[in-house]
Amino acid sequence: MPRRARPLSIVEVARQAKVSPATVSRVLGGQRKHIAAQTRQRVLAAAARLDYSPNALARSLATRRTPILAALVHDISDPYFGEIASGIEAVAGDSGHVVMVCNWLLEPERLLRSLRLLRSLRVAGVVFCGSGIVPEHPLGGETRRLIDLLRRDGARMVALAPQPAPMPSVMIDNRAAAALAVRHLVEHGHRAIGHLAGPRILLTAALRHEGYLRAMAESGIEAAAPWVEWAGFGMLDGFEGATRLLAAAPEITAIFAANDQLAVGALAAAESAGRSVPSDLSIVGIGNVPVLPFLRPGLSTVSVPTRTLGEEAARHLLRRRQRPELETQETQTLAVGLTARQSV
Amino acid sequence: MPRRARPLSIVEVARQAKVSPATVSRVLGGQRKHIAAQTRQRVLAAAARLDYSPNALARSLATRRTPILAALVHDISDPYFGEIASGIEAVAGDSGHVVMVCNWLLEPERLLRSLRLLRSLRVAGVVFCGSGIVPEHPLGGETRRLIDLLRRDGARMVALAPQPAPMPSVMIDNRAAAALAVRHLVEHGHRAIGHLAGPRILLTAALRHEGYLRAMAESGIEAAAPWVEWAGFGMLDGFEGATRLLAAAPEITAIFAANDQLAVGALAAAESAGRSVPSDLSIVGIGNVPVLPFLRPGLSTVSVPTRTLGEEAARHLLRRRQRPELETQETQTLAVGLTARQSV
DNA sequence: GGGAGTTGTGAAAACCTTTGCATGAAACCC
DNA sequence: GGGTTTCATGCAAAGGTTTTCACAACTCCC
Repeated sequence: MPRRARPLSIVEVARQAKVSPATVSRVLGGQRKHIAAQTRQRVLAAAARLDYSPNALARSLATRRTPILAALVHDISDPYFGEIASGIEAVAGDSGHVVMVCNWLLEPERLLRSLRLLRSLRVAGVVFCGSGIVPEHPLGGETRRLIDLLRRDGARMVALAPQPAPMPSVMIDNRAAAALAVRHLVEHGHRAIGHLAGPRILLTAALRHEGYLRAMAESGIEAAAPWVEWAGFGMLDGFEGATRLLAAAPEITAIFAANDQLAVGALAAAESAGRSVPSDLSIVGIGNVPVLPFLRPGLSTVSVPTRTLGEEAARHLLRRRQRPELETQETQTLAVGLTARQSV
Repeated sequence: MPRRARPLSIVEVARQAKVSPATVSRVLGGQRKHIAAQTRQRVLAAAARLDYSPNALARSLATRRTPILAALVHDISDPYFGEIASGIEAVAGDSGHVVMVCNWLLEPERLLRSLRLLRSLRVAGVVFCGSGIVPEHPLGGETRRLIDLLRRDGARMVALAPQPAPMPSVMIDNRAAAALAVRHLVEHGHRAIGHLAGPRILLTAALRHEGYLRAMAESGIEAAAPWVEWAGFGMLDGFEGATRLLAAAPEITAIFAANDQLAVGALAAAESAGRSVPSDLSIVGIGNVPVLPFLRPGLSTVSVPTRTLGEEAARHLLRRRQRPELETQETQTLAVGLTARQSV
């Protein structure tokens, strides 16, 4: 079994600087310890001369803290998660942390695999970016168990979407977001409003569906069964789902899509079905991913502060890292707003 | 300084299974060693009972190999990189590796910071997903130096786009891709073809610009200076750049955008400028990001096998991990093709 | 039935840092 | 000028694995 080349260690630097390894560690560790200015110089010079790079693994082993944060996402190629990851990365990077992205593609086995790996790596914290699976899923129990183990081992965690296990969160109110979208459509005179729902396996999808039902009821509209079409969360899912929906319930005059990808797909489907947006059909999504304003017509949506979500999550993790006594079950709810464009 | 909770170690498992830690390591390490079936059972049972999770840090320290791959990207919220990252993740995950995503946002300082961190983490390999900065940049030298150090320390690396330092690569031919786009426009009767170029700091942008110039020359067209507009790589850059381009050179009948984001922005800009696509203006980009077919009109583009690029990169890294004698400067070139939709 | 392999296990050394304790020197106080 | 802080540094013990070496117990072969 081949070994990697061997970078030099702290003792080499110590030898060159004519001090003990402990001293080198103190200088490089940056802690304001009592170090003679001249010694510090010698150490710094030796380290620079040798291009020494401290071994983060050994350091983590000794200190029991890693500079690693993890972001669990449904699909990193989805710009919604891209924005979130970007936000996390930005604040994590500024404080010397690195972020690991784990894609689980809505396959719970992959999620479990990632969780096990993260545990074994003793990551400092993990951000659950997308919502977890519904508790009824056969693997729901194992997921919960792993999350608990992770916590027991000292990993901080924060959720940006509903999870099957309790944990601190920075979140939007999914039901309210859905209701906001529906009310916007109602205000524009729509009654027959279809819902292109997300994957059944996800909690978010269920909540948004609930929000839709509730808002419809509150507006005194009885949502017919064929008005709801369950799909995935991708653009193609949106295209196909909307096509089915428009065929099954041609009477609908508006579609509330559970996320923006679905809405983008629906927009294309509407055109293909010969219904022009917004005159023949209105569409509204959730998320406000960057592409929406560049579409024609521009897609209206419930805007989610994705970037802020990511930044806050990272800040949350780092804050508690320094002061674990903050270990409360705090829940931060971020406001959403309706961004109206031409599609409604 | 607070410490994280203490997960149990291998010696606890050893005690419970009444064997030595070495034996536990042998059982869990999975290497086909001579282990009595009954001993293996005892160890496995104890590990399961205690929910033992081996410490990957300690393991990496001892073996001098980490299960970590890194992906350096311009911007993870750009779906082009999202796809690549997704491909890397898929094959890395299947072989027990985890991938770290580092966003450098075209700020070389961030790139350097990430490289230093990766070195210190002794990552097994790094994928340079986006192109590097042009060598003339003031930080170009330091970048090269860090890449060399990384290699000296045993990290494998592979580039998916041109880099200032030599390394194995899995790449498309950027000049050829650009030429393909231009020729496609020429074949459709265009002569006055504008170029919406990428960020000046990037090698890819320079190569694609070169490809544009060469293809124009080969088609016997003299590209006027105002036909080229330098921008960033985002959709908004595309919108603004195309707006400027159309104002400065209203005679152009087609735009070759250096990437799809620019093309998407250009599409919106064309509409805003009252030029309908494709009748008044043709547009073609590079990349084939997932959203293109859902736009109206669908955007034509030079399709890049992003997903495959990511997968191949990861495979490349893992292959060389097992057999370092393959340490050749191999260069793999992937074919691109033109995907015609309605925009040209 | 004695040597040669094979198999199963443990002790101990490495991997590279950090950090608590100890020590010695210098500075300070009355 | 002796006692008390403060400063600067070294020693050695973690931290949790893997792996080499050694050893003992079998099996096998003629």
